[in-house]
Amino acid sequence: MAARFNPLEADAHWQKVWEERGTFHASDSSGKPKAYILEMFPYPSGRIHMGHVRNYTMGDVLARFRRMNGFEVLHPMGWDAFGMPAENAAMEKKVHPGAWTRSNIETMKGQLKRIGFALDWSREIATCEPDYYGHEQALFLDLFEAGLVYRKQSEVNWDPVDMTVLANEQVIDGRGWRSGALVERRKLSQWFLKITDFADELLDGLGALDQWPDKVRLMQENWIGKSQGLRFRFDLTAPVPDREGTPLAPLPEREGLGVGQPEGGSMPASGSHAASEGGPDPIEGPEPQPTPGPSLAGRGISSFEVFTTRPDTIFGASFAAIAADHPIAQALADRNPAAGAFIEDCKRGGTTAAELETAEKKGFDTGLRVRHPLDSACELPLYIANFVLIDYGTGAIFGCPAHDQRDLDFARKYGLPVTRVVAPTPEEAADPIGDEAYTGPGRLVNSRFLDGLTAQDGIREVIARAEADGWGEGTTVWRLRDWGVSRQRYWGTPIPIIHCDACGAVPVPREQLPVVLPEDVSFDIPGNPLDRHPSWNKADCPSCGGSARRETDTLDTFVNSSWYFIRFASQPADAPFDKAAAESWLPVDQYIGGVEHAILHLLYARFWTRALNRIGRLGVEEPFKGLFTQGMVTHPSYSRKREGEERPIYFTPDEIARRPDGSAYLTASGEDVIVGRVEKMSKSKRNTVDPDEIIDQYGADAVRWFMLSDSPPERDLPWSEAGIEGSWRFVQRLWRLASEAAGGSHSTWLGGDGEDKPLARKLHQTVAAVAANIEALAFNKAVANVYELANAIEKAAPSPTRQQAIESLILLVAPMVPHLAEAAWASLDRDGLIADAPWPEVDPALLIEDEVTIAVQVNGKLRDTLTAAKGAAKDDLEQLALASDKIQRVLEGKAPRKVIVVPDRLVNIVA
RNA sequence: GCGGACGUGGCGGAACCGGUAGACGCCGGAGACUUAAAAUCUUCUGCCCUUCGGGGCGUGCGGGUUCGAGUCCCGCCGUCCGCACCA
Repeated sequence: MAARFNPLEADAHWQKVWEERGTFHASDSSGKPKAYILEMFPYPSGRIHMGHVRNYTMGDVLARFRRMNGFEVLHPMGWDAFGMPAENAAMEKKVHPGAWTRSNIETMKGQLKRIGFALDWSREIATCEPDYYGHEQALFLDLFEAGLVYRKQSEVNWDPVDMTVLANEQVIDGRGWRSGALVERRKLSQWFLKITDFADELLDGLGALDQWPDKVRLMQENWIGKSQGLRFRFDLTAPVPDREGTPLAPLPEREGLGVGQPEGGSMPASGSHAASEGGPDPIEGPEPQPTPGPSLAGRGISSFEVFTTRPDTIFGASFAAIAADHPIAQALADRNPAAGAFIEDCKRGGTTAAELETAEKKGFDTGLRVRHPLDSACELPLYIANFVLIDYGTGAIFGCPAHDQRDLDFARKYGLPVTRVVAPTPEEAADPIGDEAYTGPGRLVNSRFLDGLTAQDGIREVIARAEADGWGEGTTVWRLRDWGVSRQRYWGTPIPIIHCDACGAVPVPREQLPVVLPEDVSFDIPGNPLDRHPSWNKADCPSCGGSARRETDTLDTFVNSSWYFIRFASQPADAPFDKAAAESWLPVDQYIGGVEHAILHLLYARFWTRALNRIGRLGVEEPFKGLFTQGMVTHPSYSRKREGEERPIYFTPDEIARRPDGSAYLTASGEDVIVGRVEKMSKSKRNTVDPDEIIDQYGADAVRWFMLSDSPPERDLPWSEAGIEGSWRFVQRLWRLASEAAGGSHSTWLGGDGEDKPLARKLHQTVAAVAANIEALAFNKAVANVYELANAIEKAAPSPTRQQAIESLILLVAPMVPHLAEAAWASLDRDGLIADAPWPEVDPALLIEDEVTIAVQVNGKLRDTLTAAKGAAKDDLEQLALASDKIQRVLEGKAPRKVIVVPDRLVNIVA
């Protein structure tokens, strides 16, 4: 056995052995209990980074550990291969997005293989290939047929220079991130998935996900945002003339805003269904929403609806307010320039965090009045207000200044009355409201028939009365919006729809799937190349056979990642998945990835799974039984900022040398640089460390070990040269221990005789502790356990126990440093691969110590320790403690007033 | 603003259910081996005082509960994350 472990040889050798033997191929039919371990698949951006290494190492340890414990493990890998960076690369580097993506995949796959992950590469998926996205199109049509897909007008951020839609993150200070052009709001007809139909079950389902971090569950809960309350109608004292000759402004939400026409007070809202380009669109929104015809136009609006979670405070109302985009506001703008100007002003307001923080509450008094629903003699002024959101509830509110801070700020500014209607105690019923709205508990006051009720009872009472009298109803409002999946992009899954002037939007017939992206596209001109493709976008209407246009929007990349875990579990050629095969693996037992996906990806995947379940395609409700969100790999950044330079220049770690005092300078010039804070590795800060270079230098096992060491996996891991050096040293230490146990040095242990009981205890305790810690994903603790055992073995005298301990130690580290473990296993002349070896058994008898150290305290302060047999009687411990010289000295002859004995732990003498 | 997490040596962190705070690793000191260096091994390493027996202090700050608090309760301070005018 070589004196030093040589990872360059060993890594490649064992990786080849695993591959040749198909060691990590998951069998659907082995009969063993199944475990599905999954890490979030990477976007093929170019190269693997340390964050990937950390993420996949954690999953790998768990996967290998489960295998050793007798599970049939599915541990697959693939590529989230559609997305904008490929198009950006196409524009910048003049390469086809497909070529760029596929070449990145090749590179990254090679990198992953060098780290020795126990992956079943036979199930590899790339979402950009037709054999994946074709099935996605089929699933889209399934949802379409089930009525879970619809089309509606929606606002997007439009970059007029790049002629493309921008995500919110790509709009910086109102300008496109790439072009710098002022972004416009445009309405486009787009496809939506009815995730709001699942809002209730997505919320309820969170309760059963007890192996998810509370943080993520809470974030999803807030995102779904369920609010219960009262939706009710305000009647205007005089109707507002409607916008002339035109339908009311299209509404962003499928639920109308409850704007009433004069004769039909309860008529549904005006529609958002401006027919899509050219012809009738047979695909209705969830609620058919008739557009007011010419006959209705001009007759005016006589009422509107508001939503409140606090109907109990209704007698505290002192004004009503509507959003700037509300139909009434729009109608007023037509005839009142001041109103129009105010609305424009509202729209100009920034949307950044800082601006909202300081944004002043502003309103425009429309001069209109609404009748209080419970007191027709009471009239309230109607404002257009900048803090009312058109997207939430009904886009209109009633203002109760005494018990809502925003309303209070608003009322103070415009001199509106502030009436307390909730008081913590009866004595405080007449107390005036200061600068802070009262939102605490109490009973209702100044509220006529509600007086004396709690808020809860008041809410119930007002809703009951509204429903009985027909002016409102109890309702639930969600923050969650339907999922808009249309992207005006090339590099995505084509939406399998054909638009026909005569028949509307018609699904592509199943036998014509996949709708394959054309390869002959160019990115020389801005805009979506599918739109200007000479032939691809033309098709025959599947319904009438006439000439028609293919949908040129593609699906949001989050659709790709919403079902890839199902395709991993089962991948027939002719269907997205086989139901029974998929169900045999799902749900994923442990899913590991970054917390940045806590909301969107995980919510969409949950929705998609539930949608498939509802339509009978899959008998699984939740895709991920266990979820773990790991921390980032961080590193200090180094920068220099000279006088007059606008932004700092960053340097890579290898351009830098550190001084003992922690300061840093450029190796080349000696110039001082600023040591930045330890933060996420990123290209822009140039504080990345390339895994390949590290593996070249230290081998895969040292990198893996470092990824698991020290930092708890959910926290950030600071990369350090010293850390990887330490891991390298430990790998070599393990190798030396293994060498001692290997054939060549048998004499070392044969010289000893008898059993080393303390070492045996330590061994069995460690086996149990490492297993428990891996199980809990507490890898840093498992690593510490291993160190302790290694220390104990090194100190122990030669004995058969020591030999046994070394062999077990190799098994314990096999999931973490698999190459070294295989090499050591082979040198021990053991049959087969350690990857297939069982986890060492634990003798429960050896987990218990027979002697314990007892702390002896006087008045809670540690004064002595003593050794006693485990389970010693309380009286004996007390006698032993009092017999101690040290204790007697501290007591100075005083008699103890009281003695507390905790068996096997401590004795505390109260003097 | 709302919600959440966290705060322990020079550093990463450990500490079961309230019971010896600082496991394990890193950095650092001293020593061994070596012509020398690297590697390796031994050993020390929370802070302060010490007559080297030991003593005092110590888990962000201030209180409290308890025989006993890093852990529980109340009030502050700070850092980080998420959401953000959500009626």
